Amino acid sequence: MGDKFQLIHDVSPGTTGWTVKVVVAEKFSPRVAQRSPTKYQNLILMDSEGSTVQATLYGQNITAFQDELILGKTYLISNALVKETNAEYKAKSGEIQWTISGRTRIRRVEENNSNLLISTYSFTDFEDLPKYMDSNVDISVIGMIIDIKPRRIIQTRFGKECQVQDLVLVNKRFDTVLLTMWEAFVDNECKYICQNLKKKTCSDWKASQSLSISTKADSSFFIDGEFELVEEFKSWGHTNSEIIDNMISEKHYLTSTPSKLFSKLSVPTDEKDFTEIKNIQGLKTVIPTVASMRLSMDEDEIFYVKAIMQELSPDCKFEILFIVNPSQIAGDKNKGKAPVEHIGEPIKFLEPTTKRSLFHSDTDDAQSSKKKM
DNA sequence: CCCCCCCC
Repeated sequence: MGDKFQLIHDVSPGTTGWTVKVVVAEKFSPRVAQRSPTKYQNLILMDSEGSTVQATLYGQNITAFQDELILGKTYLISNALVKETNAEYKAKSGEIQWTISGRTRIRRVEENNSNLLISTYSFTDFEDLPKYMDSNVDISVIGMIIDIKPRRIIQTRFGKECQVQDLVLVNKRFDTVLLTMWEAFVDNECKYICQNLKKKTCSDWKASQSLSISTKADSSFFIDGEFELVEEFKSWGHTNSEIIDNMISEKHYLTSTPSKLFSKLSVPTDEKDFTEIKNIQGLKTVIPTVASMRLSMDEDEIFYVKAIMQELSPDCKFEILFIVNPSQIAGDKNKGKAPVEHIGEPIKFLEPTTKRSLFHSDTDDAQSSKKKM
């Protein structure tokens, strides 16, 4: 972002002739005010130094500007109404707020500032999540979505019905955490994520190398061939459809790096370390634990496995977490269904260490009956 | 001109 423009801090109430180059860092859904019929929408704008300001759109301007202020895109803005924030809300909204109206001049700049956006996030490790249980601290996490559960309706303690949908996130260290989307997030973000997972994975399959799976007489299970290790997933920090879309189009969504280490994989049958599972071809195999990688097979299936590096051996053990069938995902017949078919053991989640469970497993019922909701 | 909560 250049510097011939002003920065957010340079603009105060009464400042004239200013232009600030900003990225739309956050875009909240439009809402109706609690005590009036006023419709409003808040945005967070960020300048080249990472400073932010809250900008608000009211009434008709919300729809008028909806295509002009896109999350993650860069704009030159001038002539917004600049005001001091109501003392009551300063803590939340900052000292200064901008109101964007028909008089505001907005020009789109073709610049990619997603790295700037991302650099301003501070991500909490999955393993540190228990520290924030039952607190109202806002935290950010980063992970790759590896599974989307079917949406479901739950009843709250007060009898209210809510739709929720769980996503499984995996981080770089292959820890998983369950992220539950509530209500509007199911209709908006989840739906969008589903669509883009489809898009993304479909193009991946074409690029993927082939693998073959075979069983030997001694019933060792072999996965043989080239594959890619999901090593680096750069950032998207925001559960917002537009930014996710941006990231995907910039190939930040999932970067795979071929790994020489694992040009050939084998899964020895050592009963005590494994659980027996059946894959969708009916082949029985056994599965271990630890780090995860994504294996692409052929046009028909993608195996998601967990791998364990073994000391003193070039071979890796694998757990097949689930198998994705692209043709099912690509077709419309599975609309609304989870895109991933689980086989064998479900993914194991980190055990909660304190207070209420952020994590889920099939066996945490004792835990959840105690938690206060 | 708004205050973004909460909830299996």
